[in-house]
Formats: sequence, C-alpha cells, structure tokens
Amino acid sequence: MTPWYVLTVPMARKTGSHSDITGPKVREAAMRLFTEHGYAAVSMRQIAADVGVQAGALYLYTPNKQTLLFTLLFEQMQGAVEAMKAADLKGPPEAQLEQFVRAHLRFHMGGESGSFIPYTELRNLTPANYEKVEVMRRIYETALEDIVAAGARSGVFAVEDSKLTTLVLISILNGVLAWYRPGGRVKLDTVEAHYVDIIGKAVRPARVDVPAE
Amino acid sequence: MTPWYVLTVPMARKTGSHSDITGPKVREAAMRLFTEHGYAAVSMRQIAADVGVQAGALYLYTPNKQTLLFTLLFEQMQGAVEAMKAADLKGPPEAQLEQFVRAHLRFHMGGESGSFIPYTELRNLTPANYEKVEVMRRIYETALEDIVAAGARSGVFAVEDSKLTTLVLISILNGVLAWYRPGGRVKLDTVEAHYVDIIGKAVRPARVDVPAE
DNA sequence: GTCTATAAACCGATAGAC
DNA sequence: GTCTATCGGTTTATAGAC
Repeated sequence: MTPWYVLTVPMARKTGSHSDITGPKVREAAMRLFTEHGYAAVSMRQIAADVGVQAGALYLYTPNKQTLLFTLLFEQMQGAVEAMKAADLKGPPEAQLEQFVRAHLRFHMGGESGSFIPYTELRNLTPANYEKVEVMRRIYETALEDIVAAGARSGVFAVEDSKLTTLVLISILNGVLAWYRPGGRVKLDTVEAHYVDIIGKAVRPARVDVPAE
Repeated sequence: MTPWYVLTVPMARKTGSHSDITGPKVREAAMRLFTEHGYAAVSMRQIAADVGVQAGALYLYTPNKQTLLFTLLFEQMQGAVEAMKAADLKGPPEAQLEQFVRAHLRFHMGGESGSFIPYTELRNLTPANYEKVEVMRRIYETALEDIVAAGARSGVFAVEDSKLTTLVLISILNGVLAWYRPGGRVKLDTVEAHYVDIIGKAVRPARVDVPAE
C-alpha cells in the first residue's frame, strides 16, 4: 500500500485503455473465428491476436471462453426471435412463410462479415448453457411450425407432419451457410428469391397435370 | 541383433494382440467422435478410451491424428462416388434425380451408427489433404450437376443456374444431418420419400393454375 | 485496461519394456 | 500389439506490475 504522504497523480496511461472499443471487437473476432474454424479449434490467444491485445486482457470482457460462446449464441438466437417478431407476419400461410424465409435469411446472412455462428456449435455449450439457448430456439422454430401447421390445416400446404417439415425447412435455410458467402458472386437478393421459390414449392402440393374440377 | 545361437521361441502374447479387430474399431470410434464433437474437440486419448486401449497404441493404425481424419473423409467421399456409380443412374432427368437422392441418403445415413462425417470437418484438413478430398467431391457433385443441367435443357426442370442449384441441393441433402438420427423415431424410408418429394418439387416448374396449351 | 509471467492441466507423439 | 512413462509444446485462466 502506498503511504499517504506519497503524492499520487493521475498517470498518463502507458498502454491503451479502450474498454468501450475493445469489448465489441472481442465479440466480433470471436464470432468470426468460431464461425470459420469452430469453437474448439480457436484459442483465446488467437482471438486476442485478432483483436490486437494480449490473451490476459480478454478476461476483462468475458469470465471464460465458454461464456463467450454462450453469450454469442444466446444473443444470436434472441436476435432471430426479435427479428421474426418485428417482421410482424401476417396474411395467409403462404405469405407468412415467404416473410419468414426472407426475415430469416436477412437476419442470419445480412451482416457484411460472417455474422452467423452455425447451430452445430451448440454442441460445445455446457448442458446448462445449452438449455438456455434451446429455450429461445424452441420459440423461434415454433413460430415457423405454426405457419406450416396452419397451411396444412387449410390445405394450401401438402404437409403430413408439420413438426418434421419444420425441422427440414430450418435445416434447408441454415444450409445456406454451406455455400453462400456474403460479398461473394451471388447477391443476397438472389439467395432470398431462390429460397422463397424452393421452400414455397416444397410445401405446396405437387403440380397436377390434370386440372381438377 | 540377436546372435544365431540364442534360441527364440514364439512367446505367448502377454497383452491382447488384436490388430485385425482394433484397426476397424479405431476408425469407427474416430468417425463417431469426429461426427459428434468435431475433430478439434476430440483428443487421441478420447478415441483410445472409446476403443479400449491406451493412446500410444493408436499410432499402430495411423501415423497421426490428421491422417486419421483425412483417411476417413477421403474414403467416405470415395464411397459416395462409388455408390453413385453403382446406382447406375438412367432414364429421364427426373428419374435420375430421384435415384441420386435415394442413393445419397442411403449411403450417408444408412449405417446404424452415425456413419457420416459432415463436410464442415473439411476445414480441419491440411491444404494438401483438402485438395485430394476435393477432387472426389468435385466428381460427385458434377454428376448431380449434369442431371440438373440436362433437366434444365430439356425444360422439365425450372432452373436458371445449374451450378448454383446443385450447391443448394447438396446443402439440402446434407442438412439431414442436422435433425435426423439413425434409429430415431423417423425411419430412413420416410426421410427418403420426404426428400425425393421436396427436391423434386423444388426443381420442377411451379404449379400452373391455368393449364398451358 | 493492458501487459508479462506463470500455474496447472492437457495435447500429440515417441521410446522402450513386456 | 499394447502398456507405461515421458518429452515438448499448447491450452485456459490467474496474479501482479505498470
């Protein structure tokens, strides 16, 4: 402890003091690196190097690596739910489905950099953290399932098992990650149109060669 | 070197000597663990524990961890190409596409345990190994692209960009991994029928309300 | 707020006994 | 063919200087 008679004056900070800017940078770097290489393959040192600080400094912004992943995944899922609610789906099931597809793709692929951690990273969460994210995921997918079920009831969709179809549709939508890269040769609008078309046709009844009635 | 006068007799092997059985077990364990947790998250010690040997013993069956992943991915891709060729696709594009979908799903999901390492693990290969697997992948996907292109030419498929559509179809097919578990409540036959239906409708022209001609 | 240094655990891979 | 023991390197996370 410094004795009272030793005058202490505010020192010029030797190294940068950038709490407000470093925090977001840590999250952006982690999101990008986790997405690209996977949680297990990325070290805290790599994240730190990407941000431009030493590894120890990261622990001012997250208590540990696991919490960093959890926070990113939870807020991503939360954001998807909010985007879906903000889309304010209305109209017949066919229209609602199209709005859902567009909202999903725009939220998940809209960022300029890889701004979407794939669902497969959920396996790296502790059981307790997984459960919390799962709650949000259930809310999100139930919204889609409701649309599918409504369309199945009214007959505009040819769907036997709404739950199964919903899982398939989600997997199709997330499959975009396997080939689409923001800023690549294919524009987001094209992707959107493509998936609205494909998913629309997938749930609607097959073309009938002999017109009924 | 042992001198000629020292008699050597075949010794009773103290510990198990199971080269013929341990080899496959190592590959099965690695395949299952890589699929479930991802390459980077699985240690050689975990694989060894799953097989029932000590970590050092694994190196009798693979020179290193990277080669283990490479071998599994390369042979998987090779198997897919062979299964596709064995399917002997024939008939009009619509029929060929259905055969391709069925062959793909049966090959990749047919095993009783998780017998399909997802394509995302390709990112864990060294560049040299990646290139070798990529050669096989290109052969496989080109076969699908040929079918799509033929259907587009003849007009039975409503496809603008055959290359793009092929990527989307592959991602849809591989998306099965995201929700389907062999031995679960959904039977493989159901999955097959579902995807034949969805993919067929996705590439065919949309339903026309006013019959042409 | 960031750095350096370090603790404790774990990693891939090898050597040598049996 | 397998085990035990171990090397050298890396990991997450913390302590303390500045």
